[in-house]
Amino acid sequence: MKKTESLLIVESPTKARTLGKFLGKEYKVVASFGHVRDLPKSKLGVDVDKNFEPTYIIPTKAKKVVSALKKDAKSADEVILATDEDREGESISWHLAEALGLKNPKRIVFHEITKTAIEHALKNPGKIDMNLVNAQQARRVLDRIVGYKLSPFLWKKISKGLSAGRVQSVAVKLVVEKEEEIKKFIAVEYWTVEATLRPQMTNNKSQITNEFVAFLNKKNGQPVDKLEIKNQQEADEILKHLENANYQIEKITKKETRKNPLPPFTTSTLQQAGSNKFGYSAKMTMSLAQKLYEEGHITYHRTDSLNLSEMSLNMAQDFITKNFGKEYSSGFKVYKAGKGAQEAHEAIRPTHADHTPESLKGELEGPKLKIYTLIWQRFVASQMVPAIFDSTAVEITANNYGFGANGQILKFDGFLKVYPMKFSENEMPVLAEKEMLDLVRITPAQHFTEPPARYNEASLIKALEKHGIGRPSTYAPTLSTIQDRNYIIKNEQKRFEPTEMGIIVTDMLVKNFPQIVDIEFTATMEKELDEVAEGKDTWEKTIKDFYGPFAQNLKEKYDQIPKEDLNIKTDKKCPKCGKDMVDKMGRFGRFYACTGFPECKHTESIVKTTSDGPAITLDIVCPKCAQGLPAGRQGKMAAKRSKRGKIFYGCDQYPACDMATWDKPINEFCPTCKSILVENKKGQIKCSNKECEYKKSE
DNA sequence: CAGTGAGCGAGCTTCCGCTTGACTT
Repeated sequence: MKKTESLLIVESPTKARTLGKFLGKEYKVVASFGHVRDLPKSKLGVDVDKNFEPTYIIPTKAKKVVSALKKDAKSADEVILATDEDREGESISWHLAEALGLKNPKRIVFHEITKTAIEHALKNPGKIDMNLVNAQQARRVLDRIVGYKLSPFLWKKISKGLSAGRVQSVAVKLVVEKEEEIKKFIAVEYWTVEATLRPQMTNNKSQITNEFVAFLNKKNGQPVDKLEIKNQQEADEILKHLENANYQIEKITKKETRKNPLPPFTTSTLQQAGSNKFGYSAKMTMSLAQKLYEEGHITYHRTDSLNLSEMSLNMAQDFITKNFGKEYSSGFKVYKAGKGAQEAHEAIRPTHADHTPESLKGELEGPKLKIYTLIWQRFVASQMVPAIFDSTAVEITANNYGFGANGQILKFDGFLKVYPMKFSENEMPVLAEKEMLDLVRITPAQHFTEPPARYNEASLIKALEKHGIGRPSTYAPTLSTIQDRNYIIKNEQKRFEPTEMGIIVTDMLVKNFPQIVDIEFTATMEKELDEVAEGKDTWEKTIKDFYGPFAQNLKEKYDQIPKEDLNIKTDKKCPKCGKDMVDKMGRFGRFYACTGFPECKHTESIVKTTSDGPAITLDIVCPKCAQGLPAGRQGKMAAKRSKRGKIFYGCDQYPACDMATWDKPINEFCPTCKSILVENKKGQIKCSNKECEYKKSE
């Protein structure tokens, strides 16, 4: 038999290395490093008058890869394209075929990297599916048109350098809308009544441990609404009827309740867990996962799939049975991703179940081990049985009122053995129906309804994914983009607030291009792309149907909408030349500028005392000013944001005074060197003077 | 650690999704 060499191309170099190990010498496996061709960056690259014909170029970054691939292809007898089995993967194969001038490339797909899966795929090669490629072209062209037509509109009508797009504009809109909800929110007062009870006639000394708490939940046989008791008077009125009432157990319901483990991670849920558990940004979590992937500890980390290979299911079952016992294994538990998932990969899981986090302690350091632990625990737990609780619900009557008490005891830990999860255990005393109870005390409690919480990285990604907006590879970059554009900022609690610019741009888009920023726009687009992928519609027609009305509307808005005036008049006078000062919008927020510009370049920073301003003044006199200036001219310390968005503390008289520190100053001074004390991120209070070692013990 | 803006009217800004290093902060 003739010895032939085949060139197999995949996207990721790590995957190429792994595959290389499975395949014989007659195969050379290489990576394309993602897409090798794209629309040009500097212009639209879509001829709207010529049936939306796209112009594809090889970006400078991809030139080296492409020429290397060309060389490899030339010396191989056949080229096999083995990119991911989804829209983008198919498109990458097509672009490879075009860029490398491949006449008759083989196209194969496989879902798991095992010898049998690969061998099976190699025996059953297919062709590039042009319907799928066309669906990708439609997606690409639509995104390009939206982004490259709307962004210039914003430059003209608001300010240069702005951007808009199908994904980022909706992400910003979510943050803006949340802020509106919070602004509109009015807290409502309500009260609850809780009774501490215990069984009568218990003579043993541990009577106190028989106490339990029940909450008022019924009145005249009707359930009590959460907001029904509006104030203290109403609560007191109820209390009057209850202080001397007879408390009797009406009903006891005992049952087993189960808590199921969560499915293994996808990109989105891993990013959410990284953010919620460790406060890592999506970017940080992804770079740690990238390293874990490259080092062979985990499967591919950009995925929307919950699939688990048979090999991994066996591996999990073996591990669980061996380490915890057969009763902990759930057998092969399969999870299904929500609709819209493209499922070209497996879920994110450890490559070896028996590589426990404990066993990798020497190899993986801090943050990487933390992320690995999350992935390992979640995967192993997903193949374990539910935790079982014995729960007891007790209904109590007292005059016309009803109370409820619940107890739950862990009966079998199940998956909780590896997956730490908060749950409360609350033991109820031994009780019987119709039993009379003693009232130990009855207390009313005041509450207020809470405003909706601002998004953090986790909840924003969750919201985007829920609506199918964005992909595993773009969640983290999208969050970076909309912060870089200064549309939203992270506050000190790491939650997103819209900036003035974010609000202005969102307003402009919502009023004039509602379709584009509609939360359902992507879902509608996906449906149409599916039609293209199934060959029921052409990609050109799909784009045309969108483009016609869009272009018409855009043209009208260019004429109708005036340029936004971002300047605000003030009655301040320039201290240098006496001319009027104006409040302007700059790249980093608002500032005061002299109208005499460019002759007079005087500016002043705007110091606001609320959190929505660029700076928050603390009631602390600047220690540097205090040393050299008379009391009237001393600045105060203010919280500010650096160019990179990090919060620091500086004198509000900057640039006249350049006092600045990363740690938050407090109004106390060092007993040894008299410098101001600061509180660092860990909550420790220490001296701001680097040469001074003073630390306040806490 | 801390800056921004105007207009000569040049040349540029901008999208989403697939992949990693090679750059400098």
